Amino acid sequence: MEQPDEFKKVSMAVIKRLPKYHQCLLNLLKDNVERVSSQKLSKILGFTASQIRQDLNNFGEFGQQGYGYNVSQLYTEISKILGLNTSHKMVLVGAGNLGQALANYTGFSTHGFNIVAIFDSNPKLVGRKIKDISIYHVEDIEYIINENDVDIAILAVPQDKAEKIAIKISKTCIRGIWNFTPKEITVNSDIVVENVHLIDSLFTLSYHINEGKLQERLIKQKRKISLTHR
Amino acid sequence: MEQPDEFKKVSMAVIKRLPKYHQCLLNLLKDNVERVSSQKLSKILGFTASQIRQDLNNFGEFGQQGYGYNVSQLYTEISKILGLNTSHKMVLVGAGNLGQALANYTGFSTHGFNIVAIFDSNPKLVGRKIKDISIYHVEDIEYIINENDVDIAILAVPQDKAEKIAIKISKTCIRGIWNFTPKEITVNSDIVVENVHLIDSLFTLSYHINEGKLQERLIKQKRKISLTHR
DNA sequence: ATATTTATGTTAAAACTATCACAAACGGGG
DNA sequence: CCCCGTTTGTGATAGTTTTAACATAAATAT
Repeated sequence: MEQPDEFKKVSMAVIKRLPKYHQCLLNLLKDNVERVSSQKLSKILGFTASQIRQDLNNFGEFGQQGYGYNVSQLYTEISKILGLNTSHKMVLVGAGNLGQALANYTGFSTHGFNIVAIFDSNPKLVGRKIKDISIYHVEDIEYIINENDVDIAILAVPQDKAEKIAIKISKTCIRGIWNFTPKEITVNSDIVVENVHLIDSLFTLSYHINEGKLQERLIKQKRKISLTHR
Repeated sequence: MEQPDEFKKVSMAVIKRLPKYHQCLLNLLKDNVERVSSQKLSKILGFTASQIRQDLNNFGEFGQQGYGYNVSQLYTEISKILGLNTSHKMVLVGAGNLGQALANYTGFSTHGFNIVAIFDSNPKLVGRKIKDISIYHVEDIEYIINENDVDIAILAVPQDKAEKIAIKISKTCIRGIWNFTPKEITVNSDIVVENVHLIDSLFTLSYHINEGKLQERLIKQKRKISLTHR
């Protein structure tokens, strides 16, 4: 069960913070800041300085006592950790509303994530282009992914088609699926799935809005005498 | 520091799982399943049965020994907890690509979240409609929000405009902001902010894809002798 | 009726995360 | 060259979340 120290798994909590460090360091870099302490990062990010030091130490000793961290160096390191030093080829599956919005969004390509092909089952869309990227029919997806050595598939299809396409994709060289469908995707292979469940996010917001009213209800609830069913 | 038991705060981890319970129970309801045990839910959701029982117990005693949970009743309870028993009025700020995609998406309205107005600063868009919802100029936003008793503002504007609009909005009757801009939003009042940071999500995916290669790098890194700066 | 099975709510333990605290190391000024 | 202030990396500590275990109670079978 015990793993050698060097392979100690980095916790999910840490991983989720990495993009924040990346973003923050990029901003500092743009402002020509040369060095930064965990203290300063703490102020900007709202995490404790201690946590920042521990987070970074999961990946190496990037800092220096009495000096702090070199912004440029740390930025480079975190970029490497996140796999941002190499560019990534993506395909977009589903050219509906959401799909089109994602295709039109340029923010990803500035970080080296480029959509190289779009797929849809609607014959009216096939053959068209969005931002110079051709839309192909889904039946060609396996071939095109393998041929172009694509990394990531963005899933923006209707819910009921998600499973079928995920299975198709899992037989290609794809490494990760960025899933925008509400469906929970399970692929047997070692493909990574990252979910963007908008409804969950909206419901969480709704919960917090509702929280005040809830408190009153809770008290009553807890005092309630359990009733027999039927 | 100690709070009375009844007001014990529900942890974020639990809250994030509530939408999953909601979704799952809706599916069971559709399949006319009358009762369900934590065991069965565990199979479907992939959480442990123990966790499910503990999660639900944060809000009340909804189950019955030897019987389990009544699907319909539990669904209703969780809906109430999430604030889904009443409908919510939303405004969409920003009718760009992402904004249009969100406006066209019908999934929210089936859960009682309705967009009642759209705002943009582009005069070419103002006056048009998306799915029968009018696009107004942003300068009218405060008036329209208050007049219509709007709950939630969806922020889908360019990054640099996010802060300004957030401040505007915070002076209205709005209760929550659903933030799709990469910017971290801070409003002083008791408005709830829920972030959808797509780039973070993509980077997390990239991290996991990159994880294998990283392991090798890590070992070297840890053995590296620290060098002096400059 | 009664026994057996099912399955909850809850307490206790384990696992995981975040924070604290400090020795060790470096930079910079005299 | 040495001292002093700074700031890291890390081991100890505190806090949170998850999992396990079980007493208790209802449902079902006999």
